[in-house]
Amino acid sequence: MLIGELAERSGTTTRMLRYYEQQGLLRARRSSNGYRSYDESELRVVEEIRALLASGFGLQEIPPFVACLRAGNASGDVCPDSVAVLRRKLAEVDAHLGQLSTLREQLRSQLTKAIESREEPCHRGCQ
Amino acid sequence: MLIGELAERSGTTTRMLRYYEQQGLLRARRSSNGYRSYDESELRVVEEIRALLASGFGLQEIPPFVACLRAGNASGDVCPDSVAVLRRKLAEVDAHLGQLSTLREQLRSQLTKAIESREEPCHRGCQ
DNA sequence: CCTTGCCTTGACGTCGGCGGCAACGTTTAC
DNA sequence: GTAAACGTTGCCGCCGACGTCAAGGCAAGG
Repeated sequence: MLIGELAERSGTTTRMLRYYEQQGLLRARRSSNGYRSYDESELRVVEEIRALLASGFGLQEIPPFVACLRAGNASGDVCPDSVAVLRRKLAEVDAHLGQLSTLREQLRSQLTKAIESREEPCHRGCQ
Repeated sequence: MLIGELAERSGTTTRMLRYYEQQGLLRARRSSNGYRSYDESELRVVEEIRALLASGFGLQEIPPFVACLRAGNASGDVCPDSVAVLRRKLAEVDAHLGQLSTLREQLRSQLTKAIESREEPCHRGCQ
Protein backbone atom coordinates (compact mmCIF):
# COMPACT_ATOMS: atom_id res chain seq x y z
CA MET A 1 0.00 0.00 0.00
CA LEU A 2 1.36 3.41 -0.98
CA ILE A 3 1.08 6.49 1.20
CA GLY A 4 -1.77 8.02 -0.79
CA GLU A 5 -3.95 4.95 -0.34
CA LEU A 6 -3.18 4.73 3.37
CA ALA A 7 -4.00 8.42 3.77
CA GLU A 8 -7.34 7.98 2.03
CA ARG A 9 -8.25 4.78 3.86
CA SER A 10 -7.36 6.25 7.23
CA GLY A 11 -8.99 9.59 6.56
CA THR A 12 -5.73 11.45 7.05
CA THR A 13 -3.31 13.17 4.68
CA THR A 14 0.06 12.15 3.31
CA ARG A 15 1.49 15.06 5.27
CA MET A 16 0.27 13.63 8.56
CA LEU A 17 1.56 10.14 7.78
CA ARG A 18 5.03 11.41 6.96
CA TYR A 19 4.95 13.52 10.09
CA TYR A 20 3.99 10.57 12.28
CA GLU A 21 6.80 8.55 10.74
CA GLN A 22 9.23 11.40 11.40
CA GLN A 23 8.05 11.37 15.02
CA GLY A 24 8.81 7.66 15.23
CA LEU A 25 5.24 6.37 15.33
CA LEU A 26 4.88 4.84 11.89
CA ARG A 27 7.12 2.52 9.95
CA ALA A 28 7.28 1.92 6.23
CA ARG A 29 9.33 -0.27 3.94
CA ARG A 30 10.78 1.47 0.95
CA SER A 31 10.26 0.20 -2.59
CA SER A 32 13.18 0.25 -5.02
CA ASN A 33 12.04 3.65 -6.24
CA GLY A 34 12.07 5.08 -2.73
CA TYR A 35 8.30 5.07 -2.26
CA ARG A 36 6.91 4.18 1.15
CA SER A 37 5.15 0.80 1.25
CA TYR A 38 2.81 0.02 4.13
CA ASP A 39 1.49 -3.21 5.63
CA GLU A 40 -2.23 -3.56 6.13
CA SER A 41 -1.55 -3.52 9.87
CA GLU A 42 -0.36 0.08 9.67
CA LEU A 43 -3.91 1.15 8.95
CA ARG A 44 -4.82 -0.01 12.43
CA VAL A 45 -1.87 1.87 13.87
CA VAL A 46 -2.90 5.09 12.14
CA GLU A 47 -6.45 4.70 13.44
CA GLU A 48 -5.10 4.24 16.95
CA ILE A 49 -2.99 7.38 16.62
CA ARG A 50 -5.92 9.42 15.35
CA ALA A 51 -8.20 8.19 18.12
CA LEU A 52 -5.65 9.07 20.78
CA LEU A 53 -5.00 12.50 19.33
CA ALA A 54 -8.73 13.11 19.26
CA SER A 55 -8.80 12.18 22.94
CA GLY A 56 -6.31 14.89 23.76
CA PHE A 57 -3.12 12.83 23.89
CA GLY A 58 0.05 14.28 22.49
CA LEU A 59 2.18 12.45 19.94
CA GLN A 60 4.86 11.79 22.56
CA GLU A 61 2.37 9.89 24.70
CA ILE A 62 1.31 7.58 21.91
CA PRO A 63 4.35 5.28 21.35
CA PRO A 64 3.32 2.82 24.11
CA PHE A 65 -0.03 2.24 22.42
CA VAL A 66 1.57 1.70 19.03
CA ALA A 67 4.12 -0.69 20.53
CA CYS A 68 1.28 -2.55 22.23
CA LEU A 69 -0.50 -2.99 18.90
CA ARG A 70 2.68 -4.10 17.15
CA ALA A 71 3.22 -6.67 19.90
CA GLY A 72 0.13 -8.43 18.59
CA ASN A 73 -2.51 -7.21 20.99
CA ALA A 74 -6.00 -6.57 19.70
CA SER A 75 -6.09 -3.26 21.53
CA GLY A 76 -3.32 -0.76 22.15
CA ASP A 77 -4.65 -0.13 25.65
CA VAL A 78 -3.88 -3.39 27.38
CA CYS A 79 -0.13 -3.14 27.96
CA PRO A 80 1.26 -1.81 31.26
CA ASP A 81 2.86 1.24 29.69
CA SER A 82 -0.37 2.14 27.95
CA VAL A 83 -2.34 1.77 31.16
CA ALA A 84 0.15 4.03 32.91
CA VAL A 85 -0.32 6.70 30.27
CA LEU A 86 -4.09 6.33 30.49
CA ARG A 87 -3.98 6.80 34.25
CA ARG A 88 -1.77 9.83 33.92
CA LYS A 89 -4.04 11.39 31.35
CA LEU A 90 -7.09 10.71 33.49
CA ALA A 91 -5.40 12.48 36.38
CA GLU A 92 -4.54 15.41 34.12
CA VAL A 93 -8.11 15.62 32.92
CA ASP A 94 -9.36 15.58 36.50
CA ALA A 95 -6.97 18.37 37.43
CA HIS A 96 -8.06 20.36 34.43
CA LEU A 97 -11.69 19.78 35.35
CA GLY A 98 -10.99 21.10 38.82
CA GLN A 99 -9.35 24.25 37.52
CA LEU A 100 -12.17 24.84 35.09
CA SER A 101 -14.92 24.46 37.65
CA THR A 102 -13.10 26.84 39.98
CA LEU A 103 -12.80 29.28 37.11
CA ARG A 104 -16.47 28.79 36.32
CA GLU A 105 -17.47 29.77 39.83
CA GLN A 106 -15.25 32.82 39.67
CA LEU A 107 -16.81 33.88 36.38
CA ARG A 108 -20.30 33.34 37.72
CA SER A 109 -19.75 35.50 40.78
CA GLN A 110 -17.97 38.14 38.70
CA LEU A 111 -20.93 38.21 36.33
CA THR A 112 -23.44 38.35 39.15
CA LYS A 113 -21.67 41.30 40.78
CA ALA A 114 -21.37 43.13 37.49
CA ILE A 115 -25.07 42.77 36.81
CA GLU A 116 -26.01 43.80 40.35
CA SER A 117 -23.95 46.96 40.11
CA ARG A 118 -25.65 47.77 36.82
CA GLU A 119 -29.08 47.45 38.37
CA GLU A 120 -28.01 50.08 40.88
CA PRO A 121 -25.94 52.34 38.72
CA CYS A 122 -23.96 55.09 40.35
CA HIS A 123 -25.17 54.15 43.82
CA ARG A 124 -22.76 56.62 45.30
CA GLY A 125 -20.16 58.69 43.55
CA CYS A 126 -20.13 57.22 40.06
CA GLN A 127 -19.31 60.73 38.90
CA MET B 1 6.03 56.74 35.83
CA LEU B 2 8.53 55.02 33.50
CA ILE B 3 8.03 51.56 32.10
CA GLY B 4 10.45 49.88 34.51
CA GLU B 5 8.62 51.18 37.55
CA LEU B 6 5.24 50.18 36.14
CA ALA B 7 6.60 46.73 35.37
CA GLU B 8 7.89 46.30 38.90
CA ARG B 9 4.79 47.69 40.57
CA SER B 10 2.49 45.53 38.47
CA GLY B 11 4.61 42.42 38.77
CA THR B 12 5.08 42.19 35.03
CA THR B 13 8.01 42.90 32.72
CA THR B 14 8.76 45.76 30.39
CA ARG B 15 8.47 43.24 27.60
CA MET B 16 4.85 42.49 28.49
CA LEU B 17 3.91 46.14 28.84
CA ARG B 18 5.29 47.01 25.43
CA TYR B 19 3.49 43.99 24.02
CA TYR B 20 0.16 45.03 25.55
CA GLU B 21 0.62 48.50 24.14
CA GLN B 22 1.37 47.04 20.72
CA GLN B 23 -1.86 45.05 21.01
CA GLY B 24 -3.75 48.25 21.70
CA LEU B 25 -4.47 47.67 25.41
CA LEU B 26 -2.14 50.16 27.06
CA ARG B 27 -1.47 53.80 26.36
CA ALA B 28 1.54 55.90 27.24
CA ARG B 29 2.56 59.46 26.74
CA ARG B 30 6.01 59.96 25.37
CA SER B 31 8.55 62.18 27.06
CA SER B 32 10.75 64.41 24.94
CA ASN B 33 13.41 61.72 24.96
CA GLY B 34 10.97 59.13 23.62
CA TYR B 35 10.52 57.29 26.92
CA ARG B 36 7.05 56.02 27.78
CA SER B 37 5.39 57.87 30.66
CA TYR B 38 2.45 56.28 32.44
CA ASP B 39 -0.37 57.66 34.56
CA GLU B 40 -1.03 56.09 37.94
CA SER B 41 -4.31 54.83 36.51
CA GLU B 42 -2.46 52.59 34.10
CA LEU B 43 -1.37 50.43 37.00
CA ARG B 44 -4.99 49.54 37.53
CA VAL B 45 -5.35 48.74 33.85
CA VAL B 46 -2.36 46.43 33.90
CA GLU B 47 -3.71 44.62 36.94
CA GLU B 48 -7.02 44.16 35.16
CA ILE B 49 -5.26 42.72 32.13
CA ARG B 50 -3.23 40.32 34.23
CA ALA B 51 -6.28 39.15 36.15
CA LEU B 52 -8.20 38.50 32.96
CA LEU B 53 -5.32 36.65 31.34
CA ALA B 54 -5.04 34.52 34.46
CA SER B 55 -8.73 33.73 34.10
CA GLY B 56 -8.19 32.34 30.65
CA PHE B 57 -9.21 35.33 28.56
CA GLY B 58 -7.26 36.16 25.43
CA LEU B 59 -5.82 39.59 24.80
CA GLN B 60 -8.42 40.25 22.09
CA GLU B 61 -11.23 39.80 24.61
CA ILE B 62 -9.82 42.32 27.05
CA PRO B 63 -10.35 45.72 25.35
CA PRO B 64 -13.93 46.12 26.64
CA PHE B 65 -12.75 45.79 30.24
CA VAL B 66 -9.97 48.30 29.73
CA ALA B 67 -12.36 50.73 28.06
CA CYS B 68 -14.74 50.28 30.97
CA LEU B 69 -12.01 51.20 33.45
CA ARG B 70 -10.94 54.21 31.40
CA ALA B 71 -14.55 55.37 31.34
CA GLY B 72 -14.21 55.93 35.06
CA ASN B 73 -15.82 52.81 36.44
CA ALA B 74 -14.43 51.30 39.60
CA SER B 75 -14.52 47.85 38.01
CA GLY B 76 -13.91 46.83 34.43
CA ASP B 77 -16.73 44.31 34.62
CA VAL B 78 -19.75 46.56 34.83
CA CYS B 79 -20.10 47.79 31.25
CA PRO B 80 -22.42 46.02 28.81
CA ASP B 81 -19.61 44.93 26.50
CA SER B 82 -17.68 43.48 29.41
CA VAL B 83 -20.73 41.61 30.63
CA ALA B 84 -21.23 40.22 27.13
CA VAL B 85 -17.65 38.93 27.08
CA LEU B 86 -18.08 37.46 30.56
CA ARG B 87 -21.20 35.63 29.45
CA ARG B 88 -19.49 34.31 26.36
CA LYS B 89 -16.51 33.10 28.34
CA LEU B 90 -18.77 31.41 30.86
CA ALA B 91 -20.50 29.61 28.02
CA GLU B 92 -17.15 28.56 26.58
CA VAL B 93 -16.01 27.27 29.94
CA ASP B 94 -19.23 25.31 30.30
CA ALA B 95 -18.77 23.81 26.86
CA HIS B 96 -15.18 22.93 27.68
CA LEU B 97 -16.30 21.38 30.95
CA GLY B 98 -18.79 19.25 29.03
CA GLN B 99 -16.18 18.03 26.59
CA LEU B 100 -13.76 17.26 29.38
CA SER B 101 -16.25 15.28 31.43
CA THR B 102 -17.24 13.31 28.34
CA LEU B 103 -13.57 12.64 27.72
CA ARG B 104 -13.13 11.68 31.34
CA GLU B 105 -15.83 9.06 31.07
CA GLN B 106 -14.28 7.71 27.91
CA LEU B 107 -10.89 7.45 29.58
CA ARG B 108 -12.37 5.76 32.60
CA SER B 109 -14.13 3.08 30.58
CA GLN B 110 -11.06 2.61 28.39
CA LEU B 111 -8.96 2.15 31.50
CA THR B 112 -11.45 -0.22 33.07
CA LYS B 113 -11.56 -2.40 29.97
CA ALA B 114 -7.80 -2.43 29.68
CA ILE B 115 -7.40 -3.56 33.28
CA GLU B 116 -10.10 -6.20 32.95
CA SER B 117 -8.47 -7.69 29.89
CA ARG B 118 -5.19 -7.80 31.78
CA GLU B 119 -6.78 -9.70 34.65
CA GLU B 120 -7.90 -12.28 32.14
CA PRO B 121 -4.89 -12.29 29.88
CA CYS B 122 -5.13 -14.23 26.67
CA HIS B 123 -8.69 -15.33 27.40
CA ARG B 124 -8.88 -16.77 23.94
CA GLY B 125 -6.32 -16.61 21.21
CA CYS B 126 -3.85 -14.06 22.50
CA GLN B 127 -1.25 -16.14 20.67
C1' DC C 1 7.66 14.00 -26.38
C1' DC C 2 4.61 15.70 -23.17
C1' DT C 3 1.23 15.60 -19.75
C1' DT C 4 -0.82 13.87 -15.64
C1' DG C 5 -0.54 12.10 -11.26
C1' DC C 6 1.72 9.74 -8.15
C1' DC C 7 5.83 9.99 -4.97
C1' DT C 8 10.18 12.25 -2.48
C1' DT C 9 12.60 15.75 0.88
C1' DG C 10 12.95 20.22 2.94
C1' DA C 11 11.73 24.52 4.58
C1' DC C 12 8.55 27.92 6.13
C1' DG C 13 3.74 29.60 8.07
C1' DT C 14 0.10 29.10 11.59
C1' DC C 15 -1.65 30.59 16.66
C1' DG C 16 -0.56 33.46 21.27
C1' DG C 17 1.74 35.19 24.97
C1' DC C 18 5.53 36.00 25.89
C1' DG C 19 11.44 35.58 26.58
C1' DG C 20 15.76 37.00 24.85
C1' DC C 21 19.02 39.29 22.14
C1' DA C 22 20.98 42.96 19.21
C1' DA C 23 22.15 47.60 18.44
C1' DC C 24 21.45 51.83 19.75
C1' DG C 25 20.11 56.45 22.48
C1' DT C 26 19.59 58.80 27.33
C1' DT C 27 20.39 59.91 32.00
C1' DT C 28 22.80 59.60 36.18
C1' DA C 29 26.68 59.02 39.02
C1' DC C 30 31.48 58.71 39.90
C1' DG D 1 35.24 60.64 30.36
C1' DT D 2 33.19 56.65 31.14
C1' DA D 3 30.54 53.18 33.00
C1' DA D 4 26.16 51.62 34.65
C1' DA D 5 21.49 51.49 34.43
C1' DC D 6 17.85 53.00 32.32
C1' DG D 7 15.12 53.51 27.82
C1' DT D 8 14.01 52.51 22.51
C1' DT D 9 12.82 49.38 18.21
C1' DG D 10 12.93 45.11 15.89
C1' DC D 11 13.58 40.41 14.99
C1' DC D 12 13.97 35.51 16.18
C1' DG D 13 12.64 31.43 19.23
C1' DC D 14 9.23 28.65 21.70
C1' DC D 15 5.32 25.00 21.75
C1' DG D 16 2.57 21.23 18.55
C1' DA D 17 0.08 19.37 14.96
C1' DC D 18 -0.22 20.16 11.12
C1' DG D 19 -0.93 23.08 5.99
C1' DT D 20 1.45 24.70 2.12
C1' DC D 21 4.50 25.48 -1.11
C1' DA D 22 9.02 24.39 -3.88
C1' DA D 23 11.67 21.52 -6.70
C1' DG D 24 12.39 17.44 -8.20
C1' DG D 25 12.11 11.90 -9.39
C1' DC D 26 9.21 8.13 -11.28
C1' DA D 27 5.35 5.67 -13.92
C1' DA D 28 1.88 5.33 -17.39
C1' DG D 29 -0.79 6.86 -21.34
C1' DG D 30 -1.69 9.51 -25.64
